[in-house]
Amino acid sequence: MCKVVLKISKLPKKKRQQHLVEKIEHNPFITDEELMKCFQVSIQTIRLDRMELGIPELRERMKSMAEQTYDQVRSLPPDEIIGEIIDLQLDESGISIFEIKESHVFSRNRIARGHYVFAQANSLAIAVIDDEIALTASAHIRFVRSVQLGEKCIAKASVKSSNNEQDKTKVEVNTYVNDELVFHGDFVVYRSEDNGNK
Amino acid sequence: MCKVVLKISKLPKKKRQQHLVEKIEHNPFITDEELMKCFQVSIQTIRLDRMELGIPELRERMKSMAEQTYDQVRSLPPDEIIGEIIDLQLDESGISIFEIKESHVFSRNRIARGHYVFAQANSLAIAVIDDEIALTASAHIRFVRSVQLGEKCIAKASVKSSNNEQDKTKVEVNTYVNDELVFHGDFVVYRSEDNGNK
DNA sequence: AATTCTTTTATTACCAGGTACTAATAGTAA
DNA sequence: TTACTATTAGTACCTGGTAATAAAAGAATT
Repeated sequence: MCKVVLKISKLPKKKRQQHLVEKIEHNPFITDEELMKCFQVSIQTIRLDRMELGIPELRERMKSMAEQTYDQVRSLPPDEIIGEIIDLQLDESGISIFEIKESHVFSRNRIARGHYVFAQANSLAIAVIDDEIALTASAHIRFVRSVQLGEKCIAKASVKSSNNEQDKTKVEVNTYVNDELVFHGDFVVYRSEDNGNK
Repeated sequence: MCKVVLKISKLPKKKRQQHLVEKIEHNPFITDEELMKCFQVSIQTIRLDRMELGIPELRERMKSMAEQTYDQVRSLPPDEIIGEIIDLQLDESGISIFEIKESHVFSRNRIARGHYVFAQANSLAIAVIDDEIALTASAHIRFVRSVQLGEKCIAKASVKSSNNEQDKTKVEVNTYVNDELVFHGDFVVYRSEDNGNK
């Protein structure tokens, strides 16, 4: 938890406060009691330090982090599909929308990082396959033009008949911003009944 | 906060518990006391309900939400490169490491979502280009085998001589888990001095 | 009507992780 | 010695609970 530091002489106030900031930054879930043991000072000293540094108590720290998550969850399901699927005909076609936010762009030029555009298309290609589990096998993709901050990407997927091979399906995804093509991808997706671990 | 419901007769237990779940889902920051006022029952009833439904107390709810945020921040800097670059020879080669965490996999089978593996490769392909700004133009990718939760992906990029065209560079990326190839990608990357907005 | 069972409420003791305030003590500089 | 800063100690109080026990209210069954 807290590195055992041989502490012949206690740190001076300023140093301690510096380290305190770092410690809490590094592990926001630390209690005053744990901090007190780290620095070998009384709990009051820790609290005085927090006061001076304007660091809120553990519960307040957790609360504000939780609020962050909550806001994020509301706006962008972090774990699931990238982009919001607004239409889905299984094994036929699908449409998803994904708006490029601050966190998706290079800060220097506000152009979307390629992998977000890819992720939207990839998620959609997987979602459109009507199978217990589907995995991307390969893809051929082209970034037709760069996507800017604030633009809404509309990805349209259509499943191409899985001709010869039974377990592989071709899915074509085109992504548009205002009817202008920005991304094209040809995906080959595995569909496997047996949970397909290779 | 809590809709004022005319409450001639109190809800039966089952209904109340149903509504309780919804209420907490809709606003995880609600206290038992607020809930008690919503349902016009005693605070003990609310707590019995929470127990039966397996809903943890407010502070625990906040804590686990906060942990989510924190884990996300740690594992996936939303803004930056995906994967940690550990070696980089500009315009020549690069290596990055990326460990597959809970948030990167399908929950059903713990297989990594393709776009994370792609994102690592894509980030590396961009990073290896020694230019003010580089963008992925197109890519041909193959997911050789699925990557499991916990596995460490080592992506190796090598820049292929940008032969004919000045502004496009080919970058080959191979990703390995324990020396086993899991992903291959041929990227074509734009390098543009003039900040290349098309 | 009496009995049993479920549901609800009340009460009390206790907990973590604090805030807020007062006071005492230690160490150091003028 | 005095003055000042830094630290420690102690107490009361807070929120939002858990845990456990008991009593009361309501409904269903015999």
